[in-house]
Amino acid sequence: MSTTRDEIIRLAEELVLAKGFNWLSYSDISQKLGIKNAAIHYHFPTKEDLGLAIIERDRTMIAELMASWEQQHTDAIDIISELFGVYSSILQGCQVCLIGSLGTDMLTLPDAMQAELKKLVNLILIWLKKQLEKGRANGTAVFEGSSTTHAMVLLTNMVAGIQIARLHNNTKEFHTLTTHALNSLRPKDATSFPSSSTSKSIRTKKL
Amino acid sequence: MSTTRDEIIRLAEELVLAKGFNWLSYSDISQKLGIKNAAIHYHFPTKEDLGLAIIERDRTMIAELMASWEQQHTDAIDIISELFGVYSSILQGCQVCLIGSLGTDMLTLPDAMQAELKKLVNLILIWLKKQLEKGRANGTAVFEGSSTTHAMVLLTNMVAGIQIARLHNNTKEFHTLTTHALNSLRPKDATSFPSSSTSKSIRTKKL
DNA sequence: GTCTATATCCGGATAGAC
DNA sequence: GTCTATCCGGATATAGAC
Repeated sequence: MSTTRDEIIRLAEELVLAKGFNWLSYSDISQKLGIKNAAIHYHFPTKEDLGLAIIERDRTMIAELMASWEQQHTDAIDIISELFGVYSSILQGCQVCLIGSLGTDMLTLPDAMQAELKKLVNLILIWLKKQLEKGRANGTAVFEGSSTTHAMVLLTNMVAGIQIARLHNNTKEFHTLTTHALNSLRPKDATSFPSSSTSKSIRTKKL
Repeated sequence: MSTTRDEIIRLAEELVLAKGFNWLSYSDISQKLGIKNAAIHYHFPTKEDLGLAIIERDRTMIAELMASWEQQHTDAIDIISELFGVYSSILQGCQVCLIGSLGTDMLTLPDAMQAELKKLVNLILIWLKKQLEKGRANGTAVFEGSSTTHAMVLLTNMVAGIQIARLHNNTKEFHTLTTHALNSLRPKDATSFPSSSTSKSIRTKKL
């Protein structure tokens, strides 16, 4: 019901991805929403409550997206490319991802937030691992080593890639990195490199 | 001369790597150093001055290390492994690297600090690129694509790998990741995988 | 559910004595 | 070069009226 609550979470997340959780202030939110500080405290008594809501919302949204991608694609590279697209759109908003943002501030976060963050990381890692294994099974992905390790490789490419590309104010740098990561996964057939779904168009959907 | 100044920078960096620049306070430093708040302001009038000193010190130290590594090794994998070792020791102190720490808070930093941070990133990227190209030339490293892109791959592995491994409180996870990255670079001779310098011992030197 | 008002605390920073 | 004392702003959070 109360769309105010949702608006608060949405805006708060935006600010966290841009400037970090410890920089986020109740005043930032209330001013942009045209409400007062105390109104936020009604919905989220403490900042920890707000932080938890942000992570949980993020996890719910990404889980839904992942499920839909699995229905739309069979090629592992196409599926993983969708996740890269989400990161790409975050970068275009001059933000970094929630994992990176909260990850560096981790030791300053309440225990409950740390636990939620771990859940988010594991959701993505396990999903990536699953896609890699499916791809290896159906011949749409080729990689050395364990799927667990390669999932970490892909995740670190995204998490830090977005941080460094934002620093350089260079979205192309991120695109080159992710394209390389996907090409490395691509089976080397006779129909060589510039294959079907190499450079996907940039997504506009926000994570 | 004044060792106080150096102590301040050292401790401040320690706190930044652990908890982020915006969390760092003059009180944190002064208490642990047994001095007063105003004493720090004498050496570093503003927090920006202190932040700049931290980044510059980091850049100087890493540049010195890089130069010495190049003298000690000819094998590209051995050289890059040294850098991984530095990151490994940071992780063991339950910290993340300066690039990741300041990278996520970038938009909250003064312009001068952003510029210094970019210099640090480029120092490492260019150095990695150089080692990769030397390795490709002398046959000690094999990789697909451009050296620029692969340097980014290695850097993102380090920067985000340390963040995620700290979150999981699992240094082995980082070690697995970096070992995989080095193995991917290794030329596939007849003398197959478990070759000479695969898993280097963990370094104790702090970055 | 949102407001006004206020409490409390802590941040960075400065002035001037020593 | 370090101290004491102080200023000012902004942060989270609470109480109670509407």
